[in-house]
Amino acid sequence: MSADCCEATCQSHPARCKDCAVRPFSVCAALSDDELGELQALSEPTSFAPKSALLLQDEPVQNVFNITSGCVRLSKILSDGRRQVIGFAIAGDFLGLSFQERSNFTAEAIGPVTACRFRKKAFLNYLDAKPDLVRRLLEFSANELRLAQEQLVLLGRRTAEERVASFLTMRRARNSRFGQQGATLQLPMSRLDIADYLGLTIETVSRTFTKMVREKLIIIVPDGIRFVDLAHVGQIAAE
Amino acid sequence: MSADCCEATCQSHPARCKDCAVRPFSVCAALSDDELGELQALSEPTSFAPKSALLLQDEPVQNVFNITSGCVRLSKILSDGRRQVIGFAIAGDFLGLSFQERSNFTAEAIGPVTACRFRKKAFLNYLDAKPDLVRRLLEFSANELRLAQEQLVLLGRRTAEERVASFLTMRRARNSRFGQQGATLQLPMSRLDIADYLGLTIETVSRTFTKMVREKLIIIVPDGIRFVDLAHVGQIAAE
DNA sequence: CGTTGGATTGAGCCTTATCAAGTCGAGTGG
DNA sequence: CCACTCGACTTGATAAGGCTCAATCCAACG
Repeated sequence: MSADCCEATCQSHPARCKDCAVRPFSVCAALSDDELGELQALSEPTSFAPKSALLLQDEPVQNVFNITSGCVRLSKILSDGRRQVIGFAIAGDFLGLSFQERSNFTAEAIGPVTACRFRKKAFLNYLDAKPDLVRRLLEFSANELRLAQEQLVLLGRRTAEERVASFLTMRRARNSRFGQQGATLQLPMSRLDIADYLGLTIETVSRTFTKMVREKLIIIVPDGIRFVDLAHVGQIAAE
Repeated sequence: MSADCCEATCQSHPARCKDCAVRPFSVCAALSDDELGELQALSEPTSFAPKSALLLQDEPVQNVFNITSGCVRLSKILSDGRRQVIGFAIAGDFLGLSFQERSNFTAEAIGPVTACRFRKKAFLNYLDAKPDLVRRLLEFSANELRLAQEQLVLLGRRTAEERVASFLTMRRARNSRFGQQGATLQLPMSRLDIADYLGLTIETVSRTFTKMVREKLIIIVPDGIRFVDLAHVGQIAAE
């Protein structure tokens, strides 16, 4: 009836989710093929245009999503307009799992995004019958918490240069899920998004990139960067 | 055989956990009385002296804990000594649930602390048989994630005064679990702990407290503060 | 009564923010 | 094909919020 949940992430093997490169990282990995079928019956493949919203801060959460392609920006806004980007969700990530009536953040597509949409209520009901899936979600949530705690250290205690270096190496590590391990790192988000993610201004991010170029650590390319001295960037990030 | 898990938090009603003020906030709330008995068989009531460690960053996690009294400081340290406090755990909070081999942070008792200790392995096994408990842990974890995301905004985008005001009101809200709603707020942690939690220095925290006293927002009392103009403090925190 | 550790206060500085101008590339229309 | 606009990014000059370093206060305690 509807398109695949995990399978949709895997353009090259649409027929078999368990062969899909994304499935092991998705919450669906806990499910048997039969269960996957059940879950797919609950899901609706959905596309989002660039800049469209999947979730809006303080608005009721109707749906939960499993991202299948593209990059989603998660952000929180203060009443006076200051913005903090709290994360970027990519294929395999799960959105909307807060058990809160209203969303704590806004989720917006950066470029084109595809996702499996579930009615929140139906999904929660399904969870009651699928302890393995709950367990998997718990592990996913615990991992998200761990990442958020890393980000607390970054925002609370690191310098601008460390933040940028850390951002670049983390993005690289995250992409390694999909075998993208080359020296080129795609950065679909804008400088402003990066600044708001790192608790800096756009000017400081720009200056720091420029500095890293001058020091021959990276090269700036269209929509991304190339690592020239990955080890050194990693060293700055690690500190 | 062992003392109670949730009941231990409730000095006044040691016999019945379901009458206990803490249980509804603890992961144990999902369990029947029978199950609670089973869980207690897995647990060991443990006391920690001030400044002793429950978990050490980068060390293997042998135990998980359900805090029953006292205040535990969770912190991460960079190689050069910079420290970020990522949270304070109090009665009802659950520690060590990261599914990682090694702990991502250090957990230290601030004053005397009591907790239910579980062997991690035994606890994880028990989880497999208790989906309701897993579900409860998922909700707990999702809530922790939400709090961490709030903290990201605080660290990334708020001023020193907003951070301190926010800290005070959040502490107050957290204590409200236990009916502590008066104008006096106990602060068991040191100024240095507060500074490392808020991404500031001890001097800035001290100066900000002093400023708030001058402006008649709070009064500093031994081991805590008293709110004089709670509404105004809340307003600064909300912004 | 001296010591000790936590907290406060002060002076000066530094990193990053702010404000402002300029560059670059893509898209648009005459 | 070129002038124009627009948005994203970069660069420069200056300002400020919070940090660093240092002195002092204060209460607890031997």
